Amino acid sequence: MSCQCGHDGWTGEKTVSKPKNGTVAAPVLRHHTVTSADVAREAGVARSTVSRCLSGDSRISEATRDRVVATAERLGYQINKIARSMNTRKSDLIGLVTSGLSDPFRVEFLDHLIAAIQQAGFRPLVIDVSDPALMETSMLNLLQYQIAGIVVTSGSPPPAIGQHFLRRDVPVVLVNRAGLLEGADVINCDNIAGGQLAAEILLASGKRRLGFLNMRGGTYSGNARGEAFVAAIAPELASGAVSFTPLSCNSADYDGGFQAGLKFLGKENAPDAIFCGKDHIALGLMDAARFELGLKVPDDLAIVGFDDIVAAGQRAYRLTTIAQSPARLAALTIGRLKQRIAGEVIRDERLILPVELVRRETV
Amino acid sequence: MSCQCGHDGWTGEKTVSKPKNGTVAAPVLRHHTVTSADVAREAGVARSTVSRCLSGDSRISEATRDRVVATAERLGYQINKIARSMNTRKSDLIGLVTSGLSDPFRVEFLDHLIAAIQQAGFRPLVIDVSDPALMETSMLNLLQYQIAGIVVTSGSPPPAIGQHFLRRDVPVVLVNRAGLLEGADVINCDNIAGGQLAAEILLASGKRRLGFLNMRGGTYSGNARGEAFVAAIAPELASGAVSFTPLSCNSADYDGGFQAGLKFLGKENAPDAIFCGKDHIALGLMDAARFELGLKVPDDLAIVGFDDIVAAGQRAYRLTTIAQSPARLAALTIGRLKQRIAGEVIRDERLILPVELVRRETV
DNA sequence: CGCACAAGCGCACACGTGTGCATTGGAATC
DNA sequence: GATTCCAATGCACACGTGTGCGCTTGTGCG
Repeated sequence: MSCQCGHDGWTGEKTVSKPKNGTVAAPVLRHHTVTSADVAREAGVARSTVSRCLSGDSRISEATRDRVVATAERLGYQINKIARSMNTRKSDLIGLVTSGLSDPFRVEFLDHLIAAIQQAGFRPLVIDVSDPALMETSMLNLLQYQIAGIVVTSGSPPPAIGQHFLRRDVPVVLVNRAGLLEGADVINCDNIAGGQLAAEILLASGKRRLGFLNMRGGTYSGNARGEAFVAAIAPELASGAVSFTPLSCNSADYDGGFQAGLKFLGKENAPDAIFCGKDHIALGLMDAARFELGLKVPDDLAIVGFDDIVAAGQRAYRLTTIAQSPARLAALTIGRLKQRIAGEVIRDERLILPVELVRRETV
Repeated sequence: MSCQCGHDGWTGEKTVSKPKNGTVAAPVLRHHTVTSADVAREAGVARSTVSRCLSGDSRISEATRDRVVATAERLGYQINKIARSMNTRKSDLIGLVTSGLSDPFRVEFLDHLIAAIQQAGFRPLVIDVSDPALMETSMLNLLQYQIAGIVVTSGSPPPAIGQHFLRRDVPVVLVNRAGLLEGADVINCDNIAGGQLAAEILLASGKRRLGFLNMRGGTYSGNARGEAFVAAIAPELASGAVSFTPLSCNSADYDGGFQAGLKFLGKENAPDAIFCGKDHIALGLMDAARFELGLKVPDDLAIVGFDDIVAAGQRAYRLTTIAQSPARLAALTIGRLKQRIAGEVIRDERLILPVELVRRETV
């Protein structure tokens, strides 16, 4: 429609193309993408030979291969991966299910993941599921692209959805999610150990009024961390050596932590040691405490975060936190996908990555 | 190879499928994706009718459409967009050229852009060009996916590359880049006005030793901001009322700014008012000044940033800065792409988005 | 010189969809 | 009741690539 001259003119030219002798016909430039047929004609071979040359088939002589490759280069040939996928019924796209880029740790993880995906010869196709109601639809829609695999970094996919991916041999990896999805690999950092480490360092600091701050309603990871924390302080709690208060904020970000600080701190018997479900919350809490309420950190209030995002190490915060490694998370994710895409049959696994206490200046 | 039972079994079943009478044959589940042919057979119509139903062709009766849609739903049919693209020679993918996710402003912009792309019915296909040498190859590789458009948010594409996209009617938008690409739309924030605003507020603050800090070698945006800054202070500079020092750091991020602070500040005659090419640098500079050198901000050192990233507004920084709107940038980008993809012929344009001074506490 | 064998190459089909055009069925008009 | 017309639907081709199978060409040996 937008191209009056394109295809018709060209096929016409093709079927009528008698003038094989004489000067080589000037390449028809008009709107037409160079296909393997063009390369074949130009190099004087069959189209199938072009395909085999470019895919490194061993049955092709080196001379022919060189000639074809050179011709392809000269014509600016770009293989049509859509057509290839049509044939092979698989693309080299990997679906990335996320929800926005406002969570700093997730961004760091995606940064590594995108690099790793590309490094492995695939391409990331991002879908945003900020609206949880659209999760199922969005994930299924990814199947429309014949994706090679899918990584879920946000949201809780409906468990039954896994079958659709299993049936099509599309591997699924859930990262830092609950492992409810049938047939999916699940990779988590060690939330349990993280909660314990946080408990240990806060108990050792001598604080007595402990708290755990996380988003209202919680998330899988956050809840796991909080439960481990509570379990770890259970003896001291039972003996009355310390008290514990669960705290919640309205959003899992800086502002959520900041508002929670204004709300819960500065009162009589307010907690003097708070473990936050994630660093971003901790930073907001810390700023509210220091700048709005005049509390000294860590003297009046000790804070432990989780994730070790870049900002946590900045001089303005120096947050003590539990570090998980986005690089290792990404490497493991893509490694797992590659195995399954290559056809290896491995059983679903629940992988746990170690975490590490990073001592800075907030405890 | 990984599917012994799949295709062969199914086509066999198809060619032999006599049993049209009697009970409806149980759907063959094995490894086989549901195609429009399956829906057609199940609904008792032709495949072309299925296609027309799902694409909203008006020539289809409502009764037929409802039946087909219901059947498709029941079978879990997902259209194969690869096959559709094969036919239409266009996909609904939009290439996003970026380099990592470590630049906070770019992340904010991408966040809005990805949402806008999805909202407009497209899908973002991300490529990372952290290695500038691979820029041309990577951009051309995007053509293999028959993308509908491309947005460049990082790097400097070789000018000649534009022709490849033009020839295939693939619109290109450059965001906050030099406008060197033939046939591309270019969208920039108003770097000139930004530089001027920074100059005005710093001059008005009474500081006398001005500086501009940016990454060594500079970037298109950074240089434009710096030049506008210098031009705006030219009169005072000429009259000797103020001095000016260009400063550079090794990386365009927090650490670059931090290291630059250690290097340039705290000395005799060090600048007492610095305009930074971007907020992220400014935050590092600010922390070095406050926490390492004991300078008071803004008393000993005034700082103006650029971008107004989220962190700049946090209580620990309260950075005075020049704000550009990632949301408007994204909206404009996708709007421009949509027009061109829809076939509208509009002339290349160089769009400038307004910036705004955000007064906080560092001047 | 004739034959066997192997390597290199081309033919033709398949992948799943959109769409121009022919065909069918029914309704309306004379 | 016959004819015309329109709406609804089916047929068949095209999109660009991968690949099994058969054909051609060249080489070595008897």
